[in-house]
Amino acid sequence: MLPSPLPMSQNYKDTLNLPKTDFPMKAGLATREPAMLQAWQEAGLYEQIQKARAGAELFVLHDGPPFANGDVHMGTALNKILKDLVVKSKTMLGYRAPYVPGWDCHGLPIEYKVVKEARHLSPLEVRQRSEVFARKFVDIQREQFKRLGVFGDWEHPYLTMNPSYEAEILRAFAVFVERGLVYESLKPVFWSTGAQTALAEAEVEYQDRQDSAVYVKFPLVTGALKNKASLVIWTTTPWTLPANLAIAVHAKERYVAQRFTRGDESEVFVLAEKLVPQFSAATGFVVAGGVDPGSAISGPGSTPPATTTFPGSKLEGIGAQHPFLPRTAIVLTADFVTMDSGTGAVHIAPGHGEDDYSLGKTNSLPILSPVDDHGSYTEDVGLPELVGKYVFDANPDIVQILRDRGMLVAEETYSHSYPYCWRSKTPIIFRAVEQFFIRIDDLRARALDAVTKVKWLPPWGENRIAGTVEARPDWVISRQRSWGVPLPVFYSADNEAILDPEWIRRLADLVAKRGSNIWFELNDEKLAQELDLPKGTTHRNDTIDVWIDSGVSHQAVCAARPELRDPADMYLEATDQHRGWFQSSLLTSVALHDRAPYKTCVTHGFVVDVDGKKISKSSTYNKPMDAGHFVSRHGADIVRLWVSSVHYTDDVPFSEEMFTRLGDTYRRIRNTLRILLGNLHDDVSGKQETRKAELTLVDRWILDRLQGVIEECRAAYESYEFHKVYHTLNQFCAVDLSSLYIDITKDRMYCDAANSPRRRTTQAAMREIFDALCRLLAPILVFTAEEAWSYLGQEGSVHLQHFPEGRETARDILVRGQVEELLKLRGVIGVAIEKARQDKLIGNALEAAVTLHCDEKLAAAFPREELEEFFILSDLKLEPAAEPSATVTRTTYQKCARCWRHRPAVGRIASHPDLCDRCAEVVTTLT
RNA sequence: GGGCCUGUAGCUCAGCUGGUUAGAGCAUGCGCUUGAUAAGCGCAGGGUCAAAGGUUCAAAUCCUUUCAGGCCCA
Repeated sequence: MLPSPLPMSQNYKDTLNLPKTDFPMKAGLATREPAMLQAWQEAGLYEQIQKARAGAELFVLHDGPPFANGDVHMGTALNKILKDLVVKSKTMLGYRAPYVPGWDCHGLPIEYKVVKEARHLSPLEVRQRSEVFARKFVDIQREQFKRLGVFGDWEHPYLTMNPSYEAEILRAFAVFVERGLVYESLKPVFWSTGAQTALAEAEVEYQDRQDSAVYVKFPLVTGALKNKASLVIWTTTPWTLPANLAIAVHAKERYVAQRFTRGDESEVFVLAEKLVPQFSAATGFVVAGGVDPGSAISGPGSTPPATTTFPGSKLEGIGAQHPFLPRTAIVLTADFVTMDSGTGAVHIAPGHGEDDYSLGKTNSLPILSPVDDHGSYTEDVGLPELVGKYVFDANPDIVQILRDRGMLVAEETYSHSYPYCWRSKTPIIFRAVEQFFIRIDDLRARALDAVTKVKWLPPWGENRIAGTVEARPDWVISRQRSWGVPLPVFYSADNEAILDPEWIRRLADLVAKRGSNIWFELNDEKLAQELDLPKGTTHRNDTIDVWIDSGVSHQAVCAARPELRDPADMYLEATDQHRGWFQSSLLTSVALHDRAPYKTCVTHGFVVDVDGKKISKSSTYNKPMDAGHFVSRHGADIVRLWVSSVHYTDDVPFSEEMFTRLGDTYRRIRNTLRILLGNLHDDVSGKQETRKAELTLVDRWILDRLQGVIEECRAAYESYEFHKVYHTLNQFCAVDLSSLYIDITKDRMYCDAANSPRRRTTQAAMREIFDALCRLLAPILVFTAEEAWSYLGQEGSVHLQHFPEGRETARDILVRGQVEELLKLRGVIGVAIEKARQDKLIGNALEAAVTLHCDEKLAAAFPREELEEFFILSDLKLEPAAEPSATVTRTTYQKCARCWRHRPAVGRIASHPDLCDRCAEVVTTLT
């Protein structure tokens, strides 16, 4: 070989068609994305998209409003991005898919924060500050959602505190009233006697406290043990005994009727078997030995079984004499009775406890709560000497009364943590106050029926919501809070509650005009004037449960906005919303329209860490996880890629490692787009050369594969299985394109004459692939797809486009099968070459001479040149054989200085002795 | 404690109505390339399908129990 003045490779490098593109390898998402957002905003992209789909079939995904409180964390981001994937993919499938985001603005969490900052605010002041607070976080979250690449009508979101929205809540309420669904009843709530107000759980703090705990006798007055034994209860709140109406036992636990003695005393007590030792220790009463002969329990008329113990269920329905009031308590069974403390017989005062209340309710007991706002006994207490006494001061009196009447088994001092009002620092009581309810029994059957007409994704969602609807008690809709929509109940001059649909509608009209603050601003007289109500009509400051707020959004948003529709096509929320928004929306919609407000209901899981543990409980992620943190670190497209990659109906795993992996995947996809662009740099119009040239094997194969990919992705998008899109596209980029198609066609792309038909048809294929890839990726990699799209000189945004359609004519089952076979042989060759490499026989695979033993028919189906190209080899020989195998030696051909393949022609061409025939020809034409 | 759900390689996912040695991508290791180069290509290792019972000729796949985890109740 002759020495050359310049390095040869340098010479020929300039004659190659190397890939060329400005599309950067490095994404720089953190800086590029905001610029793109800016451009979209200026171009009014969301409006453009809506316009472009003006006549198309409508698809409404109705946004469940997040609470306007705090920053967007990964869970919120997951939800919002999933919604955006739905909206964007529906848009690209050809639907008009408007997205109106919303926020839930009322409610305790905001009110609580506001009140914590500044105490002693009037309700109106609380409301004003709460509104400021909510608006602030609406703005913060809005920016954070936009930053995630979520498209929507961000300038016109729905806020549950907007006067028009509040008016719709009231109008819906009027219908509930009209249909007889609303009623008033007593219900115990946390009550601060110091602040004379109901408290929410968040406003309760716990302090250690010592109380008198008492063991009290309730002589049995019916059943087999009538007048022979007493049921013994244990309580730490003796002051609630005047409100006692029942005793609860556990149906399945064993109880004993047992004679106990303490000194001279001897009595038969009934209590839980397991708690006898504890009882004896606390009271001094010890088992007298032997069971009282008449103690066995049974129903009337039957023979008592000769057992010493019996299940609690045997006690059910028996009457027990109240220790100091002329009243009989009934024995009931309840699951909440535990064997942790006491006697296994629980004193029940439906007016003074949550469990007591619900047990009383199911057994039709009255709700007795003889305590006023200040925590003093009212006349209903039944003990004249105690009327007006503060309940905590009355404890010793009650104990004394019990002792006087011989009903006190024992008294002890008991230390426990007890709820206190966070504001007045006074101990809290449970006290029944008037509340308003929605009668669920009137809705239940219809709601359950509506559930069956909805498509639930995943399917078990139906089971779950049906379960919660079946089990749920009546809906308490009144709240003794300030930050909410006023509960439109009026009171007559003689303090009678008035629920009048007409009045409520008048109020709604007024609220629509002037906001709901008027309820708090106007005094009774003025409000009555405004609404044209009878003189003397008054109103109070209760508000409506915020679940009603968001629960009527189908009415206040979907039905109200012209671009939307009620029922919506889809609701999509986390699984906790089966009990939350899915249910509240369902119930209000059934009340209003007798149908569900959604056609499809999709749920996703919660974000959990690597161990599948809740993030907040995890050791690795004990800090709150702002989405912003990951957006600024990795870019929104990576966060979106994360959302698309996981199976969201389960709990969604999240870890630092995943984001690193995702970054790798992202780079692979990005580089694939980049090399395609690089290979298309001289394919300016895509039309300048004939496309009639025969497509080669790999082209036909990759186009066939592309059709498959298109169909898989379309189907996956249609069924909301985004992780299938992710895996399909990832696989396509990494395997089919990068390691096969692009690698195989590298030689022709770089070394063929620029306008060789073979190269041009490859470019046509690549253009088609690139185009399809951008579109299919667009819903997920919103920014990257747009960026890539712009590099091909396409008109408009990729987000205005449709998904590619599968081309039937590009299908090629024959080639698909052939390539499958060839890929198996490729594997055989790969192993052989790897071995040759390890034996230092060759370095580069192009230095190999491969003899492939394989099926004759397959070999005969293709020209050898095409097989050499497919396997990316310089020198291939074929030998027939039943079992495929390959042997490798070093090729005897010389290396072409231009294409680096070792070819027989190298050295034989006089004008270009260092080139192969193909390269010589190309170089000749160039000069 | 109850209802609903989940548990396949280090990570994310495939494995249809039970049927040969459980798959993919990424990551890891070892090479090749330096004309996609803070890139690309090849090869290799890696799973007792959470655990234990059971049904069956045959189970990751069906049943039971246990364990771990999640949501909602209590």
